[in-house]
Amino acid sequence: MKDIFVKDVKEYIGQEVRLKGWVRNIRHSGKLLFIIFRDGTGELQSVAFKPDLGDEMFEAAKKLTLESSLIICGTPKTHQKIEGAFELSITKVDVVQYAEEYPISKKDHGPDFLLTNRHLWIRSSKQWAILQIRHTIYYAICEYLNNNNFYRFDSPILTPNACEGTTTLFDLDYFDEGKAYLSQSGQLYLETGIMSLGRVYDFGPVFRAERSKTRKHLTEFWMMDAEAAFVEHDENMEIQEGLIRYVIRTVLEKCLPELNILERDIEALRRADAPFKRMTHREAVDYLRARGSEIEHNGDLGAADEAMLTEGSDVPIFIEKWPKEIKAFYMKRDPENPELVLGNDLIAPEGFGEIIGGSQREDDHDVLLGRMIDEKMPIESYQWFLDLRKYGSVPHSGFGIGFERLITWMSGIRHIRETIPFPRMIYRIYP
RNA sequence: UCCGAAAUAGCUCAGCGGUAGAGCGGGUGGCUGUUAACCACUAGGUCGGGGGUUCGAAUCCCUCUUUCGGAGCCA
Repeated sequence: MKDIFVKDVKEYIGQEVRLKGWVRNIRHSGKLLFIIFRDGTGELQSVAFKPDLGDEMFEAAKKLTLESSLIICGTPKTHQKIEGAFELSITKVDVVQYAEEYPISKKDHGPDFLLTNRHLWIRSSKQWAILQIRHTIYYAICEYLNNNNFYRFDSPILTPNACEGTTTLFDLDYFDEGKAYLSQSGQLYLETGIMSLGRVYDFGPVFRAERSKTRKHLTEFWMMDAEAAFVEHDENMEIQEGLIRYVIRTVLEKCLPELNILERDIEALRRADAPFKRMTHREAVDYLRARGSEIEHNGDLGAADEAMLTEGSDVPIFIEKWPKEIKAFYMKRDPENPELVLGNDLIAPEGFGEIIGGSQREDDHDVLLGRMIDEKMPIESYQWFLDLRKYGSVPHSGFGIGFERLITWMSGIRHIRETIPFPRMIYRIYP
C-alpha cells in the first residue's frame, strides 16, 4: 500500500492508501465516525463506518482524542457534501498514541494562554497557514534575488561593536575579548560582500533590545538585507519593487488555500501588484500637514502618519530623500540637496506600516569619515568599513526587509507575534 | 520609558455588597453524514497575592505582582 500526503489525495481517488498524522477534530454519530485528519501538508475528513471496521477497531478509533497520532488506511473519494473537497473512507486505523487532554480547545482562547502554549498553538489551522505562507515568502525572496544575480553572503550574528547605539543591543561576554553583541543588522558586513561578489544578500535573525511594546515589533526577528554594487538610488527602488511584487504574485499563486483560512482580502493583495507610488519625504510631510498631522518638516513619520499616507492607496508607497539628521550615517547625500540623503522607506498599504528601509550608501571615504565623526562613532572599530572606500570604491545601494512584517501584511493578520514560530518579546521568552 | 485596561472552573467569559454561574473542554450514555456536530446526565473553584472598610467582600478602598492594548524607538 502506498504512503501518501494529504495534499496529494486527489491523485489517488479509488485506490487504497496510507496516511500518517494527527487528529485535528473527531465527531461520532452512532455507527459513523468522522476524523478530521492532518499531516502537515493539509487536512482531510476521514469517515469510518462501524460494520466496515469491525467492533474492536471502531471502538479503538472512537476513543481517539484531539491531537492523537495515528496511521490510517483508506480510499480517497470526492466529498459528499463539499464540492471540490475530498474525504477518506477509512479501512484501518492504527493508533500511534492517544493524546492526553489537549490544552487548546475548539473555543476561543486569549493571547496569553496561546503564547504560553505556542509549541502546541502552531498546530492549529490559522497558525499552520501563516507558517506555510512564511515558508513560501522565504523561498520567493531567495528565488527572485538568485534570478537577479544576487549571491547569498551570510553576515555574522556575533559582532564586536555597536552599529547604532548600545542601548538597543543585547550584549554578552566573549571570552577574553570583552563584550560582544548580537547583530541588529548585517548591512555593514554585506557592503564588504559586494566588492567580492557584486550583488549579495543575507537572511537571518537580528536582535533589537528596544523596549518596544507594539504589534509591529519583536526583539528577535528575521531580516533580509540585499546590497548591490553599481546600483544607484532609483535602481535600488526598482529592485525593491520588483522583489515585493514577485513575492505578492508567488503568494497568490501558491497560497490561496492558506489565505482563505486566514480570511485575507485577496483582492486587496492583487491590487497591490501594480506600480508603486513614490513621494519625497518633503511631499509626504506637506501632504500630512495639510490633513492635520503635526509632523515637523524634518521629522520622522509616526504610526498615525504612515496609516494616513497609505489610506486610499492600493499599492505600497516609497518615501524617499529624507533629512540627513533622522537617517543613518552611511546614507549618501543627495547631490541636489546636501541636507537630504538618498534613502527610501517602503510603506505597505492597508495600515501595515514600514516593511523596507533602503538607501544608496556613501561611497566617498572623506565624506563618510566626516559623518562618523559627527556621530561620535569609534572610528578605529570601523576601519574595515572605511577601507571599502579606499580600495576600489563604487556607487552602491541596498535595503533591508523586515521578514515578519512582510508576512504580517501578506497574511493580513493583526499581530506580528503570529508570524514567527517562537516570538521573542519584551515580556516573553517562554517557550 | 509614558498612557490606558484587565486578573473568577483546564479555556473563554458573566456576576459588581447578601448561598459561586454559563459555554467549551473532561467523564458516562444515545444517535448512519457530522462540519467549533447535536441531546441527556456528571465531576470540576482559597474569585491573582497581601492589607483595609463592613454584620457580611469576587463585588468598595489601598498596595504589590502579572498580563494585555496603545505611544515612542524601529524592520
